[in-house]
Amino acid sequence: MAGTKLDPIDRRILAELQADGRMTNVELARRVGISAPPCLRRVRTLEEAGYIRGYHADIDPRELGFEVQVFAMVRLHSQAEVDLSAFEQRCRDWPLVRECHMLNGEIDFILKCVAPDLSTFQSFLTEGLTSAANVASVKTSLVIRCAKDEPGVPFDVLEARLSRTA
Amino acid sequence: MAGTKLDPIDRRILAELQADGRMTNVELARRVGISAPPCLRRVRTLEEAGYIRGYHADIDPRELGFEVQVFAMVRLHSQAEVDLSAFEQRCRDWPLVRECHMLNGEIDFILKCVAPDLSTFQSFLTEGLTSAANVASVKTSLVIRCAKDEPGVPFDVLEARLSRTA
DNA sequence: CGCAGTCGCGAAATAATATTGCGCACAGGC
DNA sequence: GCCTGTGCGCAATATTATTTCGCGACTGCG
Repeated sequence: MAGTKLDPIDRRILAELQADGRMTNVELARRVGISAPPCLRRVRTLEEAGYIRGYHADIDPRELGFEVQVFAMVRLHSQAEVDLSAFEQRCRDWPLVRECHMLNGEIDFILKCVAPDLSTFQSFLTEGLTSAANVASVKTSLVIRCAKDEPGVPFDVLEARLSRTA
Repeated sequence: MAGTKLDPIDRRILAELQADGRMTNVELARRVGISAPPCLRRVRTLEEAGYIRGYHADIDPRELGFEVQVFAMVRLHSQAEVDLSAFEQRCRDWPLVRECHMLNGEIDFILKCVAPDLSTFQSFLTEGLTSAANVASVKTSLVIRCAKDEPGVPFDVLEARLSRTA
């Protein structure tokens, strides 16, 4: 099973850093029950192994004047790999698009977008997204409110699975 | 306009910490062009003012054995506030649900879910989500791949807007 | 068994960073 | 022009990060 290469301390470290990425190494070491040097070594190893992709401050878009958040469901004409990649690259170039996930089923892509106001988003939608090559249809839904926004992985589920196997 | 209470240095700090939340204060101060003590004071102020909600390690779910990521589009029978809130609370209690956004339009909620494998997700879908009170329909789409996953806010867009106004 | 190799820990020392206290400079109001 | 509030930088101190080193536990093999 995946995640088995990690021992319980490693998983604990990941869980703690997911919850608070700016925790000092001393505090982290205290929480996971080892001393600081091996704790730091483990963190570095986890970073280099790709378990930790990075650290980010969680900034509220609305506080910064990005009042509008939108999910856009996109359908393309062609699903040839070359065309999929081209669309993905265009999404990477649009700053208002924060996430771009390719899906199975009817919808080819779902995009999470932000914008300062509705008219900015409308401009992007009409002049950018909808008019982009290969785009067949775009359905958008405004986010009214966000009830939950947890990062990453539910470590409690992971631990439960592992203890069941062990 | 929102975000106006922040001066260019504050916005720069937010941008840097969004990109790398574990940057040392010394390095951050160097990048934004002030000395360390006032830089730290600004960070603390931004945290307390709610511009920074927290810091999180960005952990790859797949590396930890969460192979399945799903977007679930949920429609409810009743959109009365009490029923919306009840559904949101249920989402908060489901660890596999990482995000829950209320939308306008046909779909009432979109959920971002993770699971170790498809059967775990199916169980959650049938026994949890679909059979929950007030849920009218659930459409799910598996994430094939993720082309972009940027956190938070596009600061370049923000700066462009502010310079246009100024 | 017993022995060598490997691995990870922790203590101690050192380097770097965070944090506090204080004095100075600038801007706006009177 | 003076006074006050705001925010800076410098210097000192506390805390943390990082390296180095040696020890003990486990494992695989003779």
